[in-house]
Amino acid sequence: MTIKGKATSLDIAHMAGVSQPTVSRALRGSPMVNAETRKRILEIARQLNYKVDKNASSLRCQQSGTLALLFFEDPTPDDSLINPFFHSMLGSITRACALHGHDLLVSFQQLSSDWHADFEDSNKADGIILLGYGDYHESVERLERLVEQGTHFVRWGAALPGQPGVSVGSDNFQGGFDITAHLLDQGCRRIAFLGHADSHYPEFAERYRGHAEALRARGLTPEAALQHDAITTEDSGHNACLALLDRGKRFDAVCAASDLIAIGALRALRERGLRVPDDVAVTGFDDIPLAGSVSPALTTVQQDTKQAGQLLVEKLLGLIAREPVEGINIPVKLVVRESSRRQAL
Amino acid sequence: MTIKGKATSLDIAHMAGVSQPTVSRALRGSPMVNAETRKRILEIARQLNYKVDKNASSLRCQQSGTLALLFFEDPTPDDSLINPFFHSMLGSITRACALHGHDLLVSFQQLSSDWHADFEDSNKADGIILLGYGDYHESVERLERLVEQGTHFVRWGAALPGQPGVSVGSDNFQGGFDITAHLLDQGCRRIAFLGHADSHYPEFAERYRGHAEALRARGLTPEAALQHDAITTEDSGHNACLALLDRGKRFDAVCAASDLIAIGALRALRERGLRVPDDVAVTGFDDIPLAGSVSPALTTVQQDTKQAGQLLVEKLLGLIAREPVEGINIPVKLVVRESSRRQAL
DNA sequence: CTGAAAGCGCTTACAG
DNA sequence: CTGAAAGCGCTTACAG
Repeated sequence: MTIKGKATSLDIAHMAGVSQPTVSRALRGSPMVNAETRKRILEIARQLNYKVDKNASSLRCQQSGTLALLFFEDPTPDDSLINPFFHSMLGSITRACALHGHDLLVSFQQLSSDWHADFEDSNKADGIILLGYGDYHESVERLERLVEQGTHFVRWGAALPGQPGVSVGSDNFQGGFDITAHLLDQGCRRIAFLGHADSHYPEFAERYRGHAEALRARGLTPEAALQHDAITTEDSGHNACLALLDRGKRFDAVCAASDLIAIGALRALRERGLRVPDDVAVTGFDDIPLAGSVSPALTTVQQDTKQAGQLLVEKLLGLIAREPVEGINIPVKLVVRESSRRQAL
Repeated sequence: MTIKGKATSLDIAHMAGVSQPTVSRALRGSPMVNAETRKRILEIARQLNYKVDKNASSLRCQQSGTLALLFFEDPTPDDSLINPFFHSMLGSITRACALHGHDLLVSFQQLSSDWHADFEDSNKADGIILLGYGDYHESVERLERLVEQGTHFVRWGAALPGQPGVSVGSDNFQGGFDITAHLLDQGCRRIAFLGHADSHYPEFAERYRGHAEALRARGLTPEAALQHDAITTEDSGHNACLALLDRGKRFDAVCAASDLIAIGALRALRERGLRVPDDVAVTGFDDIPLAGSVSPALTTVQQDTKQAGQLLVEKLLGLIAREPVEGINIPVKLVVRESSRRQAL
């Protein structure tokens, strides 16, 4: 019994001596199909290695069972070095999708270019997950457009009031607070902060806010001169740290807004002959795999990527199901390693 | 002018005062449409933010413009630590897909479970890319089944004669040869090889073959006692190195079949108080980002992931277009770092 | 250059 | 419990 091309439900219907809709019902487990008939149909389907045509069923049902992940990456347009933090997010998002019986389309986007957010408009995906750093001010307008169009999407980022759409993020404020408190506990008093601290980078800004709050809680005053902008790349961290050193301001710790920035700072400090943690303690944020392997191993704030991926997918599915959905900030965890361990003064 | 739900080509046809097929033609840039008419249609489509329904067009055309990436991962079933090497592959595959106007479905699979290779059967994808290590003998049968079913697929791995399907891989033999020759140049004479060297792991086996060939080219004889099985994880490398040390065989270099194995070996050697590279030189294979950051930085063989991703996608598209397609082994590059640099004896 | 017609393979009311 | 009918939104011969 050979059939040219792939088998369709009609082929199965003929072979089973029933109508095509009955095949469809049996395959989707409808209760209103005779048990005998169902068994016969399933057996034939198995033999023919039949799979429901997703294009046809998606067209008919007007939903695809697919989510799209849009990965924004500006610093590294061409080569394949993505922020390692996002890799673990990707892993957990994929797994969460599988768990919920959805497929995942993955697409890398330049922040600058027009977003190919037409995955949903073209019915290729039921909703979109946005992932990636970049200047928030440059994307907020496009986010608002997505909301206007009624596109279903969630984004990874700081979940703050007044933002368009639903955001899932880490509790960046708490992370910034905890790691700064830790540095203070180690006896550090003049702590430099590497990373943007303004509304262009809300996640970093929250980390800075936590940082400043921890200082104030100990009666210290955050100094603008001890902060230097940086984005999440090793080079940016390297440059920022050098710039701060050249500024002549003394500091006994670097609180970096991300692990990559911290790793760049480690390199800068080494180049200038400063010992870590003895001369300058260093901390990061993210807990990428590298953090534990660099020397000295990096104290950092661990983001719960596993829960993050799960929540992103679940919130998005909620949105698609037209349930009320709120953003959320996920708790973080301080991970202390050598880069910040020193004798209390 | 509001339309309930999303606009369709019929809506546009009404508004433009033409028939629906004409809209379809104009949108796909068919030459047999009046320039004026086309302009009007495109303008309306833009205003309505119209996007062709992919389900409908895929159903009609019987192809989806989508490829599926199946990621196999046995060692790390649950947590999100994927072999970093595959991350860069993912990056380059995604980019290559975008370049060719295709979307990419990504799916993680347990090696043990039944493959969800039904992406193609369900017409969700036109073809499949298989990526991931594991026992070749356990997967070959399933690969043969894919070939039988006429599924379009390419896999990353050793491209050797007699294998089912089309493989794209690195020139593992040359890599194993080059890095061993380098160790010999550094004065090493008793080189341990960590990694499976049999047909269960064809890529490793090829690396070993190159390794052995380089020894013979210098008049040395490969010794079975200096080889120890290991899979691509740090733990496995760590254990294999300890086992070899416990075996009492002396060696002055470790030629690891992958960077992760080498990093595990570095840890084992450190634990036993052996200095790298002075007591034992160590080399890896892959050139994952970590390789340059561990201490001492790891000498390794760089695989060209960028070209790899491109070739995987292009070969797969060739297969889909029913062109004749051959497997290929991509040239590799030796990257020398501290872990193997020593005074010639 | 354009329209009327058919059909891709499903799912889901609607009858019975 | 089952079948006949309609329709999801496209694309592509087929006429004109």
